[in-house]
Amino acid sequence: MNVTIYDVAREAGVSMATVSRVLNGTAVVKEETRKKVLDAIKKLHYRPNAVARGLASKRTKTIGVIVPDVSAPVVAEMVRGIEDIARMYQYHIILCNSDGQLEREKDLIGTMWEKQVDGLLFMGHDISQELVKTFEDAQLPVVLVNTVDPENRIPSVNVDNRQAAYEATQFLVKEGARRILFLGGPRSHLVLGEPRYSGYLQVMQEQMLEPLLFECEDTDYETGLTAMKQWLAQGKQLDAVLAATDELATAAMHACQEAGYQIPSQVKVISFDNSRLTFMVRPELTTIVQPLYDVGAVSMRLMTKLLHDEPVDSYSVILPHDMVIRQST
Amino acid sequence: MNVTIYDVAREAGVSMATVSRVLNGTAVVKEETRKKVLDAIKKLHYRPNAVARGLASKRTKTIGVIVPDVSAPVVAEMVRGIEDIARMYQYHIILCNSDGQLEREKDLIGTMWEKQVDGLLFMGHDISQELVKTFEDAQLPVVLVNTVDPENRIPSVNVDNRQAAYEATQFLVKEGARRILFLGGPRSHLVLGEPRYSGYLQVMQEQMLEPLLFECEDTDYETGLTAMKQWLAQGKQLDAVLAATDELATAAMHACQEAGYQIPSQVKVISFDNSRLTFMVRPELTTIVQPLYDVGAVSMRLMTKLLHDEPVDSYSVILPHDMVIRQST
DNA sequence: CTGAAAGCGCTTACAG
DNA sequence: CTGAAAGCGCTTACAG
Repeated sequence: MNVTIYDVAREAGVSMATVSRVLNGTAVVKEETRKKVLDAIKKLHYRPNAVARGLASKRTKTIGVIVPDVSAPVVAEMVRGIEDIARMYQYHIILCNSDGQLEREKDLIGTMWEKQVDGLLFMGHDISQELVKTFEDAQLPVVLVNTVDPENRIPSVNVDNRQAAYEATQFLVKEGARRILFLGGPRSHLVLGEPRYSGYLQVMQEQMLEPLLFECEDTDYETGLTAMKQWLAQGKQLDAVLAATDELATAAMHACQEAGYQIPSQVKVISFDNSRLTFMVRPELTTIVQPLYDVGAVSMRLMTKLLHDEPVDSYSVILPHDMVIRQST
Repeated sequence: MNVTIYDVAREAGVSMATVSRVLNGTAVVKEETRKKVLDAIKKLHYRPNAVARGLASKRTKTIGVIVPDVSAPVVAEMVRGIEDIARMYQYHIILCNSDGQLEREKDLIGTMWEKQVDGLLFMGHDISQELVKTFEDAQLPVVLVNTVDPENRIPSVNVDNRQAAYEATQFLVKEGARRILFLGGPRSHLVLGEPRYSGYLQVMQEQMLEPLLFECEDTDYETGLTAMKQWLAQGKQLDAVLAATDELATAAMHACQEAGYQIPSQVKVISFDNSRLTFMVRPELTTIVQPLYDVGAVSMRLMTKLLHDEPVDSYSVILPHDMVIRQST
């Protein structure tokens, strides 16, 4: 048998209620009683059972975190931000991977409910009506992490991807580039697809330049390499590439180099994310900085506000992005 | 109010015990009764409360996962392996970062106990006596993930780092290298420190070659770049570098290239980990493959065996490593 | 400031 | 094959 709050109460000569009070600070307890309880706790090496507490209080101090895939560095970085802030507020996180599949996402939301999490941090590619309905059914506070709800029905923390792409493209134009290729991820991806496309597109239209789009099915290096080679094989001329991720950008650089282009003198490259990759490739990548850790941290902070009924400035937080200029431009 | 097992029982005209039985399959239930219960569950949209279940059954179906830092790609990869297998066996994971600090690790083990996790997957750099004691106090099944307990007191899943380093060094010798530098992480690190050092050292001694060791305080690119430049500044000649991580190896390549060495013709480089970095740098890195995902997956599988009293072949699993030869050798 | 008691929503012997 | 009842270890009105 393990030591319970009952044992502590007996040892200290008080009631369980009193032990609970000193444990949780939920009511004033006479200093003397308090000390007796604390001594008993120490003596018995008592540790409260969080499951029992969760059942009784209906708060588990646990947050469900659903991500497409933790093994993606970009995701892992945000998860770290989430966990750091969670700990700060005495929460734990249950982490699940959805692979971005709707069925799995819905299933996970259900099991998160079963686990009685206090709230849900959700990362995904697309917030469909069906998903919103599932969130509602679960009756859980939800914060979208680096995930946009086009209709803003759900609190979220994001970066302005459209604006970032706009600025990056404008930078390329200022540097003299005219034939600028956008090497993008799946357009349906509401974070790194459409918004980045459209920011790029706007500059091209404003500048009366011909948009050159290549939509990759995925955002990894291998996909990018194939895509870029394919594009180059068409024999079109090129001044610059704006790539939707660091891996795509790296692939673009390599494909261009292989095709005989000098970077940055002949072709300039800008990427998104500012992952560690950007300074480990040659030339080092100029890149849009996404404050990924902060996106995770702010999401979790927003969650604590929702949970504790603290005032919230904005339910759709946009974190500032930045651009780091390195050797590829 | 939420719908509980009591509501289902009433709706189906049976007892709560019976509902529990069809829910958990813990006893044979007449098909007809079973159907009534299932219908009631569906009708009421009933979902069992896992917290109550956890309290009553003393099994939470939750595993605590303590890692130094999820945002390290190597770690994230293992966590993904863990979570996949956990899901397969209907477990969830609570993820925590320790930053490899003993105090935090001990603290986390305690809170994991409070959360009543069924078991603990632990990743760290060093398994001290104090930590072992904390594990014992928590009375939880523990599996070490990519973490060695020098005295083998705790079940673990690892790769034979010593052997891997031995083979890599031997490969370099066969390729004609004589002056081989080992660019290592902190020697105190029981996974990527000492074992890799010693495998390297053994070959050098067998071959009567002078060992050239450089111990970095960390294993990241920046540290490696500084270290390697410092080493090269001594003006010593070099045929090859064996680096303890992909980032260190990348740094070594860049420092050598900057110093005018051709890779691989003048200096060969081999790294550890086979992360995505290895094929995104030029030249692509020859590397020791660590089956990281599998290390995580097998650890979790071992945990389920411990939890369900399944027979276990070995409590210290060693997974096979491999070597991928690319352009850097 | 403190205690007695009900209750959180399940599981699990026990009995039949 | 099924039910009644105790119990898991806490919290929380309620009362004083």
